[in-house]
Amino acid sequence: MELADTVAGPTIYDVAQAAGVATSTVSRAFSNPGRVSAGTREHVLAVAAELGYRPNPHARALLSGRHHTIAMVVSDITNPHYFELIRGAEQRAKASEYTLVLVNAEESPRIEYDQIQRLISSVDGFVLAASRLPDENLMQLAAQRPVVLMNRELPGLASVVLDHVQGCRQIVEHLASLGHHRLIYLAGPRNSWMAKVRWAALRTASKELGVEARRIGPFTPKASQGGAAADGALHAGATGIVAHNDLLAIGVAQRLAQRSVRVPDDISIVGFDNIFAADLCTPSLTTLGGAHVDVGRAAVEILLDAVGPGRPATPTPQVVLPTELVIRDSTGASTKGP
Amino acid sequence: MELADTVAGPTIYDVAQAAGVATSTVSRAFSNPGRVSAGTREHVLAVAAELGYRPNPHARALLSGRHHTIAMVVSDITNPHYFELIRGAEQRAKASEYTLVLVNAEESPRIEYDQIQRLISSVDGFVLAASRLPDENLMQLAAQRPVVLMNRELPGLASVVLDHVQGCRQIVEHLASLGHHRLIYLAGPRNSWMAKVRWAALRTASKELGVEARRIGPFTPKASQGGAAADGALHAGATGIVAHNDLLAIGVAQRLAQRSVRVPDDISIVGFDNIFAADLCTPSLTTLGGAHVDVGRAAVEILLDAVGPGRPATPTPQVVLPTELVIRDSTGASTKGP
DNA sequence: CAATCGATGGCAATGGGTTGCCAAGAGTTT
DNA sequence: AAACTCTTGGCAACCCATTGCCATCGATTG
Repeated sequence: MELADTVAGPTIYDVAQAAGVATSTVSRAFSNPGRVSAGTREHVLAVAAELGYRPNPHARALLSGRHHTIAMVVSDITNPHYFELIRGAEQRAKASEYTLVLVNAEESPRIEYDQIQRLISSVDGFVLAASRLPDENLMQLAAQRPVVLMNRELPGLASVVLDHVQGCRQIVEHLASLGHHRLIYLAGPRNSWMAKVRWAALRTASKELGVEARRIGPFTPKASQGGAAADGALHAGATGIVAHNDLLAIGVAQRLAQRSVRVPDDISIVGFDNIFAADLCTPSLTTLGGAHVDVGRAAVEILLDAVGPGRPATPTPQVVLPTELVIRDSTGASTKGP
Repeated sequence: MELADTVAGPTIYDVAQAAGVATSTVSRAFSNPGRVSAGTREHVLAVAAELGYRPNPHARALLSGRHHTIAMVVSDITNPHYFELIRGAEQRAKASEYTLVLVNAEESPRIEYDQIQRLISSVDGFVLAASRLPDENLMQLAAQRPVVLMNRELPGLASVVLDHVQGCRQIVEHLASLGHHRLIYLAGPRNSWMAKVRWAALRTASKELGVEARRIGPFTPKASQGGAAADGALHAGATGIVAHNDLLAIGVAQRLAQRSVRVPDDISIVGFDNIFAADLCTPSLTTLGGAHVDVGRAAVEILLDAVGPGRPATPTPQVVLPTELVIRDSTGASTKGP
């Protein structure tokens, strides 16, 4: 090591010396005001301010074990939908002066696991967005650090999800009311909890409403995969397509346009997430949205509750936020009879 | 403090005891392989692996002053354009096993400044995306920690930007070749370096090409501001609109559609950033893009070079990456004569 | 006036890992 | 066999802040 490029700030010792007191007094002036007289405290703070002293968070963390830092792991940062989650999480963390570390798992359970292991001793807890890890890994992680899941549920772990059971029912009702009797779900990744839940909910709702529902996939939920998904859906002869997310739905719509299939005249499409672009594409996309910012915010809030001093009110709350079906131009009356 | 929720992992002392060596030997087995025999080293590593030992990065940082962490500050995380920067930055940081801390400044210099101050003793350096801070603050910060700017230049500081001079020239050439002689620039935020550069470049290019260029604004670069911007542009009688970014451009297009102004027949629109939605909106948006992922990546790379051991090759490189004008349906031949 | 008490400040250990310096042992040279 | 070098491992200080425990001092009380 040649020269430290980083300017080391004044330490508690410098302040103590300048103020003519012991280091412990300086420390207490900051963190335990009751233990030091008002006059001394004021004097110490004045000297500290003059020297530009800032407590070293690492030294503090070393002893206390709390880093005032949480990690957020997202399974795919390229999906605009996660932006909202990130935004909400960042906002909430900042409000409590917590530092938010962002990690992209690139849809790989392996990367997700490695990154978590790498951070486990540096952060107070984790929020995992659409984790692709198997249940066992999550439980094991939760035994070491507080964990809050977003868009995934697991008994015993805290989570925040949108109400997809209700939401999927709305989708099916919407399509059924338009005369669609053959739905197809373009499934998301195999290890996506969300994909399982959506399919189960769509299936149940379909059965109850007397609609035929099938599933194909899995598809990587990106616009680029829309081609294959669209062709599969056409081949299956469905008139109502429910895509795993908006990106996939947009890709499907593009492919259908290429093949001169009219949306919504020939086929209706529904997506999930209500991303920014859903309102801008042509035709604009009917999609199941929800307050994703609130999901991010709520997840961090629960986590802060768990990592903070004192026991949390509920150890592992499972929050379910409402969805809203945003009806746009990609869905319309079916022209094919049953 | 009642009970530590966090399970403390094994320390170097545990490993030393289990392996029957001194703590210093364990430390060196990891960080200074040359100083310990191959056999001992192997043995220590085996024992460490068995115990699941992971070095505590904070304890390490305490002595070395390097935290293996960098902070990325973005001026507005809601802008999809920054996603690409974030993605590139995250990717590059992860590749070098650096932790990336994400902070959203919410377009507020005040928040930006406070957050930086809060993090300054926890991170090795900063990448600032479209910083809204005044030059003096940036210089002052750079004196304390390595800093790399994205989408902003400042003499003496490292930076990565897209070549907007060239890009703006392309825009003007494109519009001029379509017969537009009256351009208007819908300016971005007052303290945005980018807005200054774009206007200067547009103006210069316009002068050289014999096109009239005017500017109105500033506008907050969001779709919601498109209404006011569009009305202003119409009032100014321009046939070519250059919006500060795609979001604003999309908002403008929506407003023009409302007012039954045809795009591109009556008015052409050009945006900046080539965000995901630019290709999906109607009409699709002509925009000045570029490899934003590479901007993020390059910025982090330069920063890592600066925070890492040894002197960086160039102390403050100023990287300029090429832009590309993506021509879509929002620009067309002017129907109005000069 | 002595005994007690509360308020205040200091000493020193602690947390986990790194590193300069010294010592012991192995191997080499004459 | 003695003197020497080289390799390897251990001791202890250090990074910075926190905190349990003790000492001191003035003030209150019997």
